[in-house]
Amino acid sequence: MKDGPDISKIATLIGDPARSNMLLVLMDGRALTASELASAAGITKQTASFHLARLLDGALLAREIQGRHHYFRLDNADVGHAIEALLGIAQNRTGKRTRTGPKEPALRKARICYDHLAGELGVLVYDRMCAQRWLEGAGNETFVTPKGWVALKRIGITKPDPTKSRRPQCKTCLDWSARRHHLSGVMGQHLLKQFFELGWAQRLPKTRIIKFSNKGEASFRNWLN
Amino acid sequence: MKDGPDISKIATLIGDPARSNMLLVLMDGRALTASELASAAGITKQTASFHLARLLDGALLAREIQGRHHYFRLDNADVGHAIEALLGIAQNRTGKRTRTGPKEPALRKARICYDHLAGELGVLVYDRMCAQRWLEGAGNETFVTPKGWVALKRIGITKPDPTKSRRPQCKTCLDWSARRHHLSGVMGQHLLKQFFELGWAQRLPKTRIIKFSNKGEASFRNWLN
DNA sequence: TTTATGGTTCGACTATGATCGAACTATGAA
DNA sequence: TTCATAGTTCGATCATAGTCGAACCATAAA
Repeated sequence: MKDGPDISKIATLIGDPARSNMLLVLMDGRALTASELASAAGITKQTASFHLARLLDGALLAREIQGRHHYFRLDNADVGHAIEALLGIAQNRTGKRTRTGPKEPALRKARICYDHLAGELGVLVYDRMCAQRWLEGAGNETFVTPKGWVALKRIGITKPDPTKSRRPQCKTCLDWSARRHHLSGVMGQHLLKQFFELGWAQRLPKTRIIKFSNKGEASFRNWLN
Repeated sequence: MKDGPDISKIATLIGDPARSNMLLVLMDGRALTASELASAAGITKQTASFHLARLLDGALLAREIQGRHHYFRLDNADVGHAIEALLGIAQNRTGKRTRTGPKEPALRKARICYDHLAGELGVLVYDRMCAQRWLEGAGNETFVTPKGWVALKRIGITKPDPTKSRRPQCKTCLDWSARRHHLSGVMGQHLLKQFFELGWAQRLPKTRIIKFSNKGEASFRNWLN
């Protein structure tokens, strides 16, 4: 009677079509920007912002601000669990079964995350670079070591003039599908661009999938040892 | 985009405070009447009827009409599962833990279901009466056998004048907590009344719990062999 | 039959909340 | 600095949906 568990408030949050569409898109674990979510839900930026604020307030989503991009993801596993339970009722009602898209594994392996590499291979880059002391520090205070610059030069990335920009070159970004961090920021952007220019990988149109060729992935893994 | 899984419709159904209150009350598995649900949710009969129709349409509730009483219960386990998942988010948000009431086991053992005995002991009555051929038939076509009337007479229930009423004396009622049928209808009502008059059991005030005394339960089980 | 009660339907009122145009803020690039 | 873009805030509009009074239907008891 009084307040109790606010089940109705949470259900109301999920109940709006625009919001449920956003949540469903996020069900695969990705973190998407507000604009991406807006187009996924078929609404304007303003409306999306309105809804995202409510979802944040209700602790259904978490926001990670990286530059001018605001990434939204499901706040915790409980949220995903509840949505799956609701999906269970819905599919029981229609008799249909959910079929997971065939592109899902490819997305988890390598995908573009705004401008850098995410997924298993993205996490691999970060792990290997840290393990070999090419990177030091953590979070937004991550720097490339001299040893790292040597390695980067091998694939054509040169150390920029330190007088031009004092901004940190590296940032880390939590990778939902792997639950670990990968490299983003300017360095992440440069790395991905270089993978493309080296012909190691290309982006599949209309999706976020990054497809490494067999030869490209071999060179990629070789570079990281 | 088009229709997809109607997760938002289902969430909207749960999202209304009146409806979520009803659903929460039904979470223990009982089947309650529209009026009981109305008072539980703090709304009028008309409003409750409006909401219950929507919950029926959405297949969240099932209705079983017995006489002028309409009993509502959760339609299937998936519904309960989804509500529990939503409760999980809600309690995580406030940091509180749900504590299952201590009255829960007592409710499952024996409770009043409108006017007759439900719960484990209610199911036991029906099972034993069927097993000993005191009852024949099923559903709303259940009748007391001659052998049954002998047994009933032992606890003071006599066969009514068959000319007075041609209505079936017995009905069965699905017991949610046990997932099996128990005896309702006029016979169920008479039986429970007799249990009270014999001093075997009494009703705990303010709850639906029926408390059998140790001696009463022994006599009860003895009567049923 | 009459009377009482449980439940639904109808109609009108009301409030909440979703939506978008427009203006504003913040970050990044040149 | 200026320009472009991502995101939020404000304000006004509009529709949906919850609410209850009143009337109606169905069942049961007397």
